[in-house]
Amino acid sequence: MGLTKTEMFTDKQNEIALFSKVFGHPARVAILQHLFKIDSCVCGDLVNEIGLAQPTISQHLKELKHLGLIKGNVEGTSVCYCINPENWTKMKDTMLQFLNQDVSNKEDCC
Amino acid sequence: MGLTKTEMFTDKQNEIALFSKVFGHPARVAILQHLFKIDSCVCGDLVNEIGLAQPTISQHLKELKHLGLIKGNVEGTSVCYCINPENWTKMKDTMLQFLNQDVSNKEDCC
DNA sequence: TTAATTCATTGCAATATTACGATTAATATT
DNA sequence: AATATTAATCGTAATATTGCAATGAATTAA
Repeated sequence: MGLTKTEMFTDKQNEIALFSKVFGHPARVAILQHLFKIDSCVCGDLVNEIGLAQPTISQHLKELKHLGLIKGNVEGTSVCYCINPENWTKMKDTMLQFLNQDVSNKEDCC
Repeated sequence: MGLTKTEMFTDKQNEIALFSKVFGHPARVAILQHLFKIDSCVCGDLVNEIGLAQPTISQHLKELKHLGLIKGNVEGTSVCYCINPENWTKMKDTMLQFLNQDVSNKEDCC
């Protein structure tokens, strides 16, 4: 059907899925990596840095902003984007709980 | 267009996106968490555990298997699924590199 | 052999995502 | 004011994803 049944899962599971979903596109991964690499904030150079059209980048930025992973500040005609460190850390904690599940006793199963 | 332009990104960026994409659905998160929780392997109880139809679960398992995160062993009429610990660890390393980017100098930007 | 069980596959409908041209909104420059 | 610059939004086309009923394949039980 194309409609994810979020109501049958826990809040945590849905949260992990939402964060993962936003990382599920290489353009958004690239945007975030670039924002980390460039210490100072970056505006629409992302359009040049990544090879996608301006509306496409703008759309990806919107999703990242919606999840709180980046902040955007208007500076004249351009907009300065950067990582939101608090929310990045919170996201990381959630994801690490999921990724760090104990793998040690899974060796001889199946 | 709906067609992700993977060729304009690095292998690493695409890899991160692929792993993230598979975690981008709560059913797959729930399946993985259940496989971690149940030390011994689990077969089609996943259909009961999670509330989705058998073909749907089967499809999610297929994607997890395709990325190498789980293994499946036929045992009679049922199939036993479990975490693939080696690949899980490899995936974790890749994801951690991405998640652990330094956030410390992002405080006063924008 | 026949029936039952378990799971994969197929086919399809509904919805979501990706990408971009065209346009709009906001500010800056002249 | 008129123009330029930058980025958001709208509209739309192409493709992907999700979910399940129906079916098929493989094994086991009778």
